[in-house]
Amino acid sequence: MKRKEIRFRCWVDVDGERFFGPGPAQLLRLIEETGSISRAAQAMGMSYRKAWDIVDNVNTRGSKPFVIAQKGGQRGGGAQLTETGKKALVAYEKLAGKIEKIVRVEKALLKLI
Amino acid sequence: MKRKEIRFRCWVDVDGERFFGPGPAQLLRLIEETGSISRAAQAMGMSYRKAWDIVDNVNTRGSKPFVIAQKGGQRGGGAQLTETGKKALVAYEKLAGKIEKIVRVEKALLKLI
DNA sequence: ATTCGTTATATATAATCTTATATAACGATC
DNA sequence: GATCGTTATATAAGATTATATATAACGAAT
Repeated sequence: MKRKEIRFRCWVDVDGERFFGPGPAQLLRLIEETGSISRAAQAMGMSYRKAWDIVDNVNTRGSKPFVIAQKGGQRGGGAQLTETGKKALVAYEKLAGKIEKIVRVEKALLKLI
Repeated sequence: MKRKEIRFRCWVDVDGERFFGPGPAQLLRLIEETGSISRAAQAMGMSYRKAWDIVDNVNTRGSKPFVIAQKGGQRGGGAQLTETGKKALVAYEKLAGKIEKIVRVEKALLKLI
């Protein structure tokens, strides 16, 4: 028997270009947990370069930054979420949860496959 | 003022790999309208190769084919949807419509961006 | 048998995205 | 001022995905 599964993804476009989605959400969650962009990137198997790009994106293309990063200091620096970043993360996860509920109960489509 | 928009995508995985999503759905819709894979591909600016791959996928990896294609004949051949294909297309569009409703009323996330 | 437009298939090229690698800047602590 | 680990940035390499191109097979109609 084949394993059939409905999946979804939701994200926010700003001026027609990707701004925030599942990748950035997971990254932000890990930044909150680890206190650093590089550790967050490592934790999700993502290159630091890409992680930094994501952070730069959410910091510069929205109305308020989502992450504040410090460089230097004994421990090299670190990063944490702003209040806006925390709220956006929660709002995103809430929306994804709502869609998840819809998808879970869908049976008609899977029956045909 | 920046244009902010929530977007989404839903699809079906079979054995962990993409089986049916928005691309195949649009292609099937156009095959139904045009009666041909190549015309459908052209109509959505997709290469015939990719379109054929999609058709081959939904025909071989599900339990029943979605498209029947004929080659040869005076008009070269053509393609049309099977009953299963038609039903799957409708079911997919219905699901997408439900998610669309959820996304439309979401305001909390956009306010933060 | 010739013509026709499509399906079916293989190969090569182009474009895009991701990681890999390297290096400079930073600033608190010692 | 030397050390430390991180941020910040540029460039190269690799992987992935798409299109482009070409060609054979097909079968009804003439």
